[in-house]
Amino acid sequence: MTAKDDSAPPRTDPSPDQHAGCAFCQARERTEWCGLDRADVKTIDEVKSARTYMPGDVLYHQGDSCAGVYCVRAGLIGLRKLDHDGNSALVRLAYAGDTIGYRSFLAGETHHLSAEVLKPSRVCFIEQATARRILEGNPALGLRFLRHATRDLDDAEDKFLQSTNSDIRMRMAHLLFILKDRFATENKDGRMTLELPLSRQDMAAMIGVRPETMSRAIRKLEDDGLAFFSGRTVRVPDTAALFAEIEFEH
Amino acid sequence: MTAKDDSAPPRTDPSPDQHAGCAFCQARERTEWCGLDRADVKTIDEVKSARTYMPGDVLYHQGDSCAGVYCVRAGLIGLRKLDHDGNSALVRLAYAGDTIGYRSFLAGETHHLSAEVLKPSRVCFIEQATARRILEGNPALGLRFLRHATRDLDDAEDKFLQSTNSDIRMRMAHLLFILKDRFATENKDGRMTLELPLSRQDMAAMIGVRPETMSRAIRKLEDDGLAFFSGRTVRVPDTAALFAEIEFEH
DNA sequence: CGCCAGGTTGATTTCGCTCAAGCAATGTGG
DNA sequence: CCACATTGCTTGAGCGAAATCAACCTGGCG
Repeated sequence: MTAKDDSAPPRTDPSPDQHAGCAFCQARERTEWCGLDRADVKTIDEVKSARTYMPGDVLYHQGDSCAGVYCVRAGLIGLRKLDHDGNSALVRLAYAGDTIGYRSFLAGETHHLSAEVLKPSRVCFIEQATARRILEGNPALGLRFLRHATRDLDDAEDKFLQSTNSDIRMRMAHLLFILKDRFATENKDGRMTLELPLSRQDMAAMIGVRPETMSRAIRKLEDDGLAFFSGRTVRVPDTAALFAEIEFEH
Repeated sequence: MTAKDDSAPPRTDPSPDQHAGCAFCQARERTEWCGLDRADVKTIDEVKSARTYMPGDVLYHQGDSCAGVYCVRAGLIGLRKLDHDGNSALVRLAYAGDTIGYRSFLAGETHHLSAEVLKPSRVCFIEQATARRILEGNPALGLRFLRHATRDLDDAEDKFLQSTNSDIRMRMAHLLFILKDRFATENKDGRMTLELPLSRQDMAAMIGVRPETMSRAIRKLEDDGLAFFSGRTVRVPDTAALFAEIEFEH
């Protein structure tokens, strides 16, 4: 599935940045690439290809050989892993500023995950040789990636521990707690509204349960008046009450 | 792959101090530090402190501020995380050649895990300022750490998926499959003997179950003639049969 | 229109957790 | 050296939460 390629003229575009250059990238400050010198930025600008993707598009599939890394300029990408039943489970989300595919790139292996666009996104592709050259010339760049990776690792380990000693309601509350930072569309007094870009199945996968179980968990939260789900929007009348479900962790 | 890294008999101290220098380190080829130039190795040799630890010793506790990184020269270290009930769960193992504590070091945070010695070990400590200086001067060094971290991350994600769609017997078999590379003491025809440095509780934590459940799982494996546990040694009469329990994954 | 994927709901089962007791090995103080 | 506590492991009984199986509903789409 191809999306349009807008190199020159602006279009109706999720992220209205007319300029393809990294210098104009809104997200650059948030990326690992932020400390590069002018020459390196120029190099990247010359070789990278920027594209706009729509939900459902796939940047790469699990098992594909890795041709380079992707830098998310705007939008949202979901990283999935096929479980042995054939269906895929959402493992992690990548936001504007995140660079993805760098793991397989580093290891020189095929992709371990698939990358699927969840919200209209603008993504730059930096091909392998360039990425490697720049990476090797910039110690700080690698260190920023390293820091990012270690944070993800901590999260993953927490998630595992949590899955063994928290019940679903608690994990659900925790998930909403994580998501609220990115997807809260309103937030006044104690109330809050979330606009999640996730299907039920994806939410279920994120906390490691079956869709049916997710459905029931949602039902219970609604019965208790903690959160109301309608399609992909969630209304939380009392934020504090919902997050009181989460025991002391960290 | 040979399983034993220390050829010395177990009751004497793993290594007396004569050769503290990294130049003599058996594990150096396996560490991330392997590509350093002579000057950097010398720097490390001068500032590092090497020590021998015995099982039960703790390198650092979760919550301690991070003073530097530890490089495991020989032996085995267990990384634990306290869960909110107060007891600690084994999260990961660190072998000869591994450098630990680098995550908190990079993030400039307190340690997220505790590091406890499981087998007599020889560990070098490299204090923060030096580590940082060398790391910043060696792009390749950071990249090797990065590669290591991403591999750990993959493992962690697999572990999570596995915990949601494999039953305990399968996870158990998988654990033994992982451990056999390091702890198989004998391995002829189809038979195999493991000498695990882990308590039942630790094994239970590694696959995310309660000790009682682990006990029962072991019982079942024995009833089925797949593996026989006696103390910390495991006898496997038919390796292929045991690992047939593991469904096709990754 | 019929088809299909995603979602909800209900009935049933099963796996692993909790609680509780017993046991062996080790340690401690009298 | 023995009585006693402690810790790690095993086993049993019962329970409960989540998976499974199955039906049904909904909206989107060819």
